[in-house]
Amino acid sequence: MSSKKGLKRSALENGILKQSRRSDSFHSVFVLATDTKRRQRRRRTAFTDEQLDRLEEAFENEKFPGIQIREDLSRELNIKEDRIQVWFQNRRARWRKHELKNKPVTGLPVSQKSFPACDFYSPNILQPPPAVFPPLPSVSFTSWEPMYAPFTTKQVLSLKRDFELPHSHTTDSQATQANNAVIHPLETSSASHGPSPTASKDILYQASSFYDSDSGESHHSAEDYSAAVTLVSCFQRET
Amino acid sequence: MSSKKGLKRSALENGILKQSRRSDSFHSVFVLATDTKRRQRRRRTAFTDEQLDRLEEAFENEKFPGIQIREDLSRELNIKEDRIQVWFQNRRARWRKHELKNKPVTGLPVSQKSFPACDFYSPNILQPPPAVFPPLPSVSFTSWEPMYAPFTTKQVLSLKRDFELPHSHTTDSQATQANNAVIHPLETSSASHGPSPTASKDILYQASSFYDSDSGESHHSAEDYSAAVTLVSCFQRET
DNA sequence: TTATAATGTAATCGA
DNA sequence: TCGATTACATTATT
Repeated sequence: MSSKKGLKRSALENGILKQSRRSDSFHSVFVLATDTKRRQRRRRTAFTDEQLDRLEEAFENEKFPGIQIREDLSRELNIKEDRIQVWFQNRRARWRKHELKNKPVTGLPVSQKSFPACDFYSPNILQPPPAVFPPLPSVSFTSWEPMYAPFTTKQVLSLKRDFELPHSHTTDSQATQANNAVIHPLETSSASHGPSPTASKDILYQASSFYDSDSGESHHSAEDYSAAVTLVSCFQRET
Repeated sequence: MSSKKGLKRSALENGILKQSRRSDSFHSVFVLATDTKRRQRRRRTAFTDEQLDRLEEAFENEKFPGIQIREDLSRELNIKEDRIQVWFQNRRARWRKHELKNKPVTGLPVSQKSFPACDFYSPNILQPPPAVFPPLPSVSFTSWEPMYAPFTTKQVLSLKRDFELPHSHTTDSQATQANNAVIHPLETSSASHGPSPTASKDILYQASSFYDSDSGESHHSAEDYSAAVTLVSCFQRET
């Protein structure tokens, strides 16, 4: 049983800040840019049980909440919106680092999977790579950017190059199959509030780091493949 | 009974915690490879005397070693790099907690102290503020950035403004004296590997929060002063 | 008990 | 936004 002092204090101060309008003695502690007080690093926020529960719940529903959701949470939990945003950033980092890589879906080869129209968030989209990689569908890269540009052209071209050069040993039928299976137009579901641009970057990260968790082996082509497939499957084809 | 969960989460093993929410999705996340067994804490590393000596030596030279230095140490001492990093984190914590607090030289006004050329790390550089604050030397801010920019121009200007506005009651002689005493050009010692940008940030943080530790009193101007002096003393003057 | 290695996570910066 | 890194609070080991 070691010291709870620090915790208690944080919790207390935090509670004061959030529930009552903060008392004078702690006022400047939490407000970064008051007139005279300059604190280079903000005091660590201690979320309450209830707040964390609610945040986790929100995180399950939406990994990348837009400003609307964040504002709602902010009001509901009486936490400043920027803290909400930071919380989600860190929560996603944790998600990527731990939880994602431990939820592998051993399943069908990519060519036989049906992809959701644009499931940015489901880990299920990550596939173990097939033995032979279907080539990437021929999507015009320039057509991606106008929608939203989660990657620079350079990044995308690099990805495409990495994929195309080493493993160009696929058959035409495979290619066709993959084309049909992988590519879906963006569906209407994302009409209301489509995933934010960076969401798909996150997916790429998922894909590319997915097979790193256990061994130091070289799955580079598998990585690239998964990344590319995932990426491509989330973008609308040029029409 | 407000914020126990944060503690509880830390206290309990990670594997158990997340089950409560959306079990089917997160369950496998933490159970992972060690199915029936909780994830254990890493075995406490016991550094040898030689290793500690070397680490301490490195710590004196560089409180915030970059990846390069850490890798070198890792090879040299045959310790994994992440352990090196953790060691430095804990070492810095100890440094802040103990050594920093006990060393400050209660004494001479800043204007009479001799500052090391660019001693980012010595706690001695932190001074109890004099009753009257010498003004900051007039350093051209633009000249700082090309060297390395631990702060944005905006930040620096903000700092300067914060300092200058409230306490502008110093004499010219003091100013001159302070100028001479505080400002030193960067010495050659940092030619090979200057402190990382974040290092100086940390110093500013130290300076600005140094007097917070014990009381909630308002040392705001002292903070700003120390921060400013420390900051300025670490940058080369425009020539 | 103390010192300190290890852990979790909010905060911060650069890109 | 991410990724890396930090400070900080805490836990747990020796």
